[in-house]
Amino acid sequence: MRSPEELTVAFRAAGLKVTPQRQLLFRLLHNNDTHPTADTLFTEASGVMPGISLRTVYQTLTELADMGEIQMVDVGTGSHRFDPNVSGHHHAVCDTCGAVQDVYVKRTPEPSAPHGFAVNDAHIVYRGQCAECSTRAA
Amino acid sequence: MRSPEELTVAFRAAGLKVTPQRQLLFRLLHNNDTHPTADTLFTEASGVMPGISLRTVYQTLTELADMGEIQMVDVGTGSHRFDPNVSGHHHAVCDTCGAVQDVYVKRTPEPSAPHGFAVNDAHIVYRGQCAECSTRAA
DNA sequence: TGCTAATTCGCAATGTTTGCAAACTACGGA
DNA sequence: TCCGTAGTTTGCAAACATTGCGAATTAGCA
Repeated sequence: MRSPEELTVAFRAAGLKVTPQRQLLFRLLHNNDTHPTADTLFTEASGVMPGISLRTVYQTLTELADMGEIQMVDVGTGSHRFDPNVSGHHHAVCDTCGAVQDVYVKRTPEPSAPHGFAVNDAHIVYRGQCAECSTRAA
Repeated sequence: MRSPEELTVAFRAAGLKVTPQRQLLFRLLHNNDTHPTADTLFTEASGVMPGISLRTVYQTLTELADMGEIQMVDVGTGSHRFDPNVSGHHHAVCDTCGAVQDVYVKRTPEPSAPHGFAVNDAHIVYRGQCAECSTRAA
């Protein structure tokens, strides 16, 4: 996603207002590779801006996703993860600690079936143990 | 998953009882490649056995999954899909009609990052339009 | 500075899934 | 065949993530 400054311009250009709540979320998401949930962002935001509403967090995340600035990812952990990295990539989920990390693959395989299915997007979810949890368990 | 007859033996061997509700679900799942949700199975089961509880459907599905007879799949459509095909395969989800189909790929790509992540499982979800919806839209 | 459309916020509602307790039943043994 | 009991079923309430709605508030332009 673009920088908070660029998003400010983009929001205004789209007829959307730039509120303190939105600016805070822009900052919390910028260069964030932790794949936070809405609730995680809400908790972080609350630390800085007590009284911010979870509803506002969801609202802003939906807008950012609609604008293509962030990606809403479902890795099967119950709640959505939000990813400011919108380049084509995949994810690895640690079954022990729940952490989600970006994964790049050389080439996404073509599905050999079903015939006639027009693929728009392919997303791979790897499950296992992250480096830290592998080491700790050994 | 195994046949209803084999599951009957397996359940008894595991100290579990074979009830009419369970037998019905065994039959509804056998050779079922529609990737039903719990609610879909509940509706189908209710047509045959009025009064069956959604709770029982969930319970039995959980048991079958624990025994490795079915797979619980999350393709990001809100509710879990249940798949009696437990061989290594992937899924294609139609963004128009929501149908889920099995997909086989020649080789699942190795993740090039993150380093140290121990992969147990890789699941690819393809999104797009199924053959039927592609044709109808054209 | 004022207007007005956009936003925030709290709460209720949605949908999926699970916890719990009481009533019921499959099935191995007498 | 009948019984006892452990395992099941069921309905309901609760947990969890997310969305809808309406009243109060506010950003940003004229």
